[in-house]
Amino acid sequence: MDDPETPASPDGAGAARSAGRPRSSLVTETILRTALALAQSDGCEDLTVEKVAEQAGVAKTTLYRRWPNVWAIVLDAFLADVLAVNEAWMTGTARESFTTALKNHVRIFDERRGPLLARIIARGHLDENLMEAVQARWIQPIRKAARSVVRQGIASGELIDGLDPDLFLDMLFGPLYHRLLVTNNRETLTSAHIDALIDSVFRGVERRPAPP
Amino acid sequence: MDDPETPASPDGAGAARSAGRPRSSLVTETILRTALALAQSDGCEDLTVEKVAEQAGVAKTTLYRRWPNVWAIVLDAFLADVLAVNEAWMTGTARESFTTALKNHVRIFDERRGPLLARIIARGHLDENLMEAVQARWIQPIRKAARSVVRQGIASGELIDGLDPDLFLDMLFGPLYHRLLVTNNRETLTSAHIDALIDSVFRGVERRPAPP
DNA sequence: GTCGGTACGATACGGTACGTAGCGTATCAG
DNA sequence: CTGATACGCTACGTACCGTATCGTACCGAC
Repeated sequence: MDDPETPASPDGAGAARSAGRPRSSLVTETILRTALALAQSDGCEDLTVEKVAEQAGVAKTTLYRRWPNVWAIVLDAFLADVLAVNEAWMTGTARESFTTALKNHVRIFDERRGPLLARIIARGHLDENLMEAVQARWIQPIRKAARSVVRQGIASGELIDGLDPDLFLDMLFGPLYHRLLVTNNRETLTSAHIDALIDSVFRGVERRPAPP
Repeated sequence: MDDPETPASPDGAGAARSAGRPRSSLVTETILRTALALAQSDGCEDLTVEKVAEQAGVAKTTLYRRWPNVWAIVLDAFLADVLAVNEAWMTGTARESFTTALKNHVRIFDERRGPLLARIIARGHLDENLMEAVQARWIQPIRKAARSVVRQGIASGELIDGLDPDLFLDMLFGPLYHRLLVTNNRETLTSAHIDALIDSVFRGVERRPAPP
């Protein structure tokens, strides 16, 4: 359980500086940069620890000291690259906030990052630990913030009472991930598409003025 | 392209009986049954051709004669098991049809088949050929039928004009696959959940009686 | 400066699954 | 019977896994 060798964080940063030679942050960054580049290039399905090590000019053992496998590396690299894209979307009404959030996701689902995120989630379904990390560091943080936006929208009267926040979020994000993961036509996602989606979804859950 | 060795169909059925010893349909069925059982049990992530061969009591080469890899086998086995579940759902109005279709999907996403479908789609994102097969034999056939239901609903006045069928289908199926693949909480899908989803979605796209 | 402790590079290892090939036997059509 | 194919069996080279070991490099403590 609490194995002292668990490579939870690639750098020793955060913990009290342990004795001995510290890990080189230069090496860490090189590995992350290389892993991201390889994961986004083609032939990425059979990405391997040894390829990353060779391409980064680093010993394979050095990778295993920091991460348990390649996809843990790729997840770190992906999140570092993408988290900034989805900042500060909770602005104004629920409708405005989710319009921003979904358009951020369209940018995240571009031809470089979209297929990579799809492969990361796909790998998650074959690797329990990776799935947990994806949930904890990508999916659930967004959902948690989004739920509070929904509750606020209900409280303010923008959204109807009795709306199930989780169902509502599925109706917003589901159609996006559906194209990324299921129908596999991510490239059809556009800003105009988001506007139409928001219109249709909100038409079903927005409070309507009481008939006179 | 037209490689005569392409193992498109496990049995020689359909083509004119080629000379030589015919493939044993008993062997084919045994392989499919074994593959489905192994793929639905745990430890299925590292399912392998050799395990299926051993468990089925069949030579590894026999599998490679019929399929290019394990997941092609699993897809065949899965579809044979599941296609019957989603028959005859196009009945009556669009609302009725999609209520049936989505509830069928809840049954398909049960604890046996749901995780397997998730893994098949996940593998598809790591294997182009598998993804094409999944699209051609599972996703797109349903979508094609569903689009015609939407168009009929628009024509009959049940659904508003200008509704984008693809967007609408994403709003219906997206939330389901979202729980299966993204939030990874397939077990929360229930019949009541579908009713609420249908209500919310249709509330946004159903034609409303013109105000007097 | 010395010394324990850790990181790093390099190399080697056993293990597993891949996909293919060769062989002998079994089963079909003509 | 002959030709053709399926099937089981065995063996092979390749790739990557994850681990271990060794010598060197860099750190803090004394």
